[in-house]
Amino acid sequence: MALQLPSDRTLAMRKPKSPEVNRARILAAATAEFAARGFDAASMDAIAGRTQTTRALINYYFGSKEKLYLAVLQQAYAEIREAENGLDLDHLPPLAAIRRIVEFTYDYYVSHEYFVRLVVSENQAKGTHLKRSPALRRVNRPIVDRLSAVIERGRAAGVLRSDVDPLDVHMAIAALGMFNVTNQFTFGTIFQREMGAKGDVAQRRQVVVDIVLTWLGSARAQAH
Amino acid sequence: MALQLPSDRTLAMRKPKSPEVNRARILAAATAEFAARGFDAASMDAIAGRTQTTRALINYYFGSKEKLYLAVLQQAYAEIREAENGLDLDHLPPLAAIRRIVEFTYDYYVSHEYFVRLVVSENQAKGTHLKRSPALRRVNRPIVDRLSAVIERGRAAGVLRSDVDPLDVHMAIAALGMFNVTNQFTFGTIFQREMGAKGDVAQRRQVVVDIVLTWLGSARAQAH
Amino acid sequence: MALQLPSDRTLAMRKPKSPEVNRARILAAATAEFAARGFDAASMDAIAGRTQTTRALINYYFGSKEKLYLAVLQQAYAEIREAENGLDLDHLPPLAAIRRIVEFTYDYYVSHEYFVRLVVSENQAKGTHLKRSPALRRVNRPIVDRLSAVIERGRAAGVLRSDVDPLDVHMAIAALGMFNVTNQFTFGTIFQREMGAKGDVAQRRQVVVDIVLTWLGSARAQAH
Amino acid sequence: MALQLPSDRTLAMRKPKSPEVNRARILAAATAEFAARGFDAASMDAIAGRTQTTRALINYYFGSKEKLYLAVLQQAYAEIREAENGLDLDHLPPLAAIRRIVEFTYDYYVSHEYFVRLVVSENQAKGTHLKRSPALRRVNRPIVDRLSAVIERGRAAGVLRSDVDPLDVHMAIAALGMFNVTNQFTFGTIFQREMGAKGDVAQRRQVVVDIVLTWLGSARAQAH
DNA sequence: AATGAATGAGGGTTCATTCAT
DNA sequence: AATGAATGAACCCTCATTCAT
Repeated sequence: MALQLPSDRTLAMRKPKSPEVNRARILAAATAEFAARGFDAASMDAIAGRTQTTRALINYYFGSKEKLYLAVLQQAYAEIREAENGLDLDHLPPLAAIRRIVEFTYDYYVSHEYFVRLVVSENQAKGTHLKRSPALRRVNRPIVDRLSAVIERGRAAGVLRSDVDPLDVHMAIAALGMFNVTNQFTFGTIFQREMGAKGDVAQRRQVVVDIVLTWLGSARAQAH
Repeated sequence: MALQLPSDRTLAMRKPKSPEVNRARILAAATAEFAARGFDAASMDAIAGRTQTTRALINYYFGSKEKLYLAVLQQAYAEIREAENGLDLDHLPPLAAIRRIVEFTYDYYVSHEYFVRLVVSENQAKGTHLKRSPALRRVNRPIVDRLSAVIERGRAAGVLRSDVDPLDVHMAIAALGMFNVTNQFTFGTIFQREMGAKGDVAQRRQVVVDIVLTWLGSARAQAH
Repeated sequence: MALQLPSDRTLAMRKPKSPEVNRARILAAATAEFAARGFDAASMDAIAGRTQTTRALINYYFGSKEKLYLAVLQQAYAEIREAENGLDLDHLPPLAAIRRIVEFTYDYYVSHEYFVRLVVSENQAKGTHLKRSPALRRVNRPIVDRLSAVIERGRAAGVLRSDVDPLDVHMAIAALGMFNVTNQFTFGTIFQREMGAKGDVAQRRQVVVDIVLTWLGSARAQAH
Repeated sequence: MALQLPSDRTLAMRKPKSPEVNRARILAAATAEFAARGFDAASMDAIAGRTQTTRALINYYFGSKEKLYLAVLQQAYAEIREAENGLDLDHLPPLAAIRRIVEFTYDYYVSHEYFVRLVVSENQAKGTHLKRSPALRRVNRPIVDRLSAVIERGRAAGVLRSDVDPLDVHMAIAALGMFNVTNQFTFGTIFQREMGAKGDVAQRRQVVVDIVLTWLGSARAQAH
C-alpha cells in the first residue's frame, strides 16, 4: 500500500530501493501468502504482486520458494518468542503467572492469526520443512522453560498439583488457544458461534483460563 | 470403506467396472489426496492415478474438482457421525459417559487422521466450501446434543458443575484431541514428543480425560 | 510453411487431427530442433512452433523433453539400420562390397545430416541418454556384423588382409565419413574447402574409398 | 594454463586479485564450461561459479557471452598451434615424420578433450562464431603447410605416393583422431569398446598410423 | 575499476477443464 | 456412458544483460 508512483518516467528506471527494504517487503508479503494458502498452493507470482516486484527478484533474494518459506517460518517463530520475553512472570504469584501465560497465548493466537496458519500449514505438510532446518527446531522451547519454573514455584507454595508434566500443560494451553483460531470456520459455521478474533473473545478466553487453572489447582482438592 | 467388488473376476479385468464401484474408488482416492495435500495443492491427476481412471472420468462423475471435494467432505463428516451413533451413553453414569465421549473423540482423531486433515484443510481455506453447502452445515451437531444430555444428567445428579456451556465442553474435548493430531509434526519435532498415533497414546489420552473431568467435576469442590 | 488458415472460426475449435499424425509431426519437428541445437539448447517452444501445437500437447504425447529426445534418437537409429538392410552385399565380391559399404555410409551421412548432428549432440552430452535406454544400445550393431561377414569372405578369397579387426574397419569408415559432416564448418572455413553436402562430394567420397580399400587390400602387398 | 598467482598470500585473501589473473581464471572456467555444455547451454552463472567472481564481472571483462566464447575459441586454437610448433619434423625421414604427425594429433585430441569438444560445439553451431572472427580463421593453417612439406620430401624420395592432396591427408588424420574422442560415448556404449582416453590408447593409435601410412606408402606398391 | 541490484524473457512442466466422438 | 485429445493458464526457476553507484 502507499503505492505512490512519483512520475511516469520512474516506471522505466531500475529502482534500487535498498535491499533491506525490499527483503522486508517480500518477507511480509510471503508471510501473508504462505499463511493464506499454504506452501504448495502459495504462488510466487502472488507474492511478487503484493510487493510490486517480480518472481525473479524474489529468487534473487531468497534463492527459491522453499528457502523463502523457511525464512518466513523462522521469522514467525522468532516473533512469538520475542513477545514471550516481555511476559515478566517472576513478579507474579504462581496462579496469576499461569493465568497470564494462558491469556497471553490465547491473545497472541487471536491477534497473530498468520502465525497459527503457518504452523498449521507446516503440520499439514507433515513438518517437512521444519525437519530440514535445525535453526527452526531450536526456536520454540523457552516458553516451556518458563512454564516449568512457574509450576515449580506453585508446587513449592502448595497451590499447584505436583503430578503434572509441564509439557502437558503447555500442550493444553496451546491446544485450547489454537483450536479457537484453527477451527474457527468449521466450528463457527456448524455451531453458529463466532470464533477467532470475532465474537466474545474475552469470555472464550476466560473458559480456557478456567479449564487450565481448575486442572492445575485441583491439587488442593485432592489433598483434602 | 466397505469397497465390495461385484465379483472376483472383475479384479483381473480392466475396464468394465460398475459406476458405483468407480465412484467409490474415486471418492476414496480423493479423500486421501485432499487430506494429504489440501484442496488447492491436490491434483486431479494424482487422484486419477490412485484409481485406474482418468481425470476426464472424474469430471464426468463429479463435475469439477470442487464438487468432488465437497463429496469427500460430506462423506467424512457422515462417517464420524455414524461412528458417534454407536456410543450408547444412556446406560452409563454421567461421569463415565463424559469419559467415554472424550476417549472416543480422542481415539477417532488418532485413527482417522484423514478426517482431521480434511477439517484443518477446510479451515485453512476459511471454510469456503463448507459455507456453500447447506447439507454439510447440518451434519455435525448430534454430538453436542448427546453431550448436553449427559451434562444435564450430571447436573441433576449433582456430580457435574452447572455453570458450563455444553458447546464449551465440546470445544475443549475437540481442541485437546485435535491438537494431538494437527500439531503432531511441529510439536513433536520441537519438543521431542511423539504425537498422533505414535508414542504413548493411552497416557496422552488420559491427560485429556483428566483435564476435562477435573474441570467438569469441580462443581463438588465449589459446592463445599 | 504452408500455414494456411482455412477460416477464422477454425482457430477457436479443437483440432483432433488424429494422434498419429500429430505424433509424427512432433517427432519430425523435434528431430530437426534437437539436431539443430542439441538437447539442452533445444526449446520445447520451438518444437511446438514448428508443429502449430503447444508445449503442453508435446508433453501430453511424450511425457517430457527427455522422453521426446529419446524417441527422436530411437527413430534416427532405426532409420539408418533400415537403410542398411537394403545394402544387398552378398551378391558382390568382397572388395566391391566394402566399397559399397563405404559409399553408402558416406552418402548416408551427407544426406542425413540430422542423424550425424544427433549422434554428435548425444556424444557432447556424454552419452547420458543413450546409456539410460537399453533399446537404443542394441540398435546399431548389424552393420558391423555385415562388415565382418564381408571381411571373412575377403580373407578366404585372399583379397583382404587378415590381421584387421572389423570394429576398426567400421570405425575408420564412420570416422572418415562423419568428419566430412561434423567438421564441415570449421574445416571448410579454415581451409576454404566445401564440405558436407557441398562441393565435390563424389571426389571426397572417392578419397575415403581409396583410404579404406588401400588399407584393407594391403594384404597382397604384405604377402609379397 | 600457466596460471601463475602473484604471490602465495593472495590465495588466502578474497578480493584484491589482479585483473590479468581474473581474466585468466575466467577464461579457464569458460573453456571448461563451453566445452562441457556448448555455447547455448553454457551458463554465465556456472562460469562465475567456477571462478570466485560474478556474472557482472565477466561481462565487464569480456563484454558478452559471445565475446567470451570467441576468446575461448581463440585461445584453444592458439594452444594447439603452439604445441605443433614443437614438432621438429625436419630431422626425420618422411615416413617417420608422417608417423609423428599422426601420433601427435591423436594424442593431442585424447589429452585435450576440451579442444575437441569446443571444435565440435562450434560445428554444431554451424560455425557461426568462427565465421565472424577473421582472427580465428587464420589460426589453424600451419599444420597443413608442415604436412605439405613432408609429403613433398617423401615424393622426392620416392617413398610416398604422389597423387595425394595434403589437405586430404590432414583430413584423414584429423578425422580418425577426432572420431576417437567425439564419438567415444555412442561408439563405446554400442560396441563395448573403450574410447577416448580410456582403454588401449596405444593400440588404437597404432591402427590409425597403419591406415595413414599404408595409404600414403602405397606409392611403392603402385611403382612396382 | 568493479559490483550488487534488478529485470524481462524464456526455460520445462503441471494443471483443471473442455469437447468430439 | 465414457474417454482420448487437446488447450490455455499458471507453475517455479534460470538466463544474459543492464545500470547506478
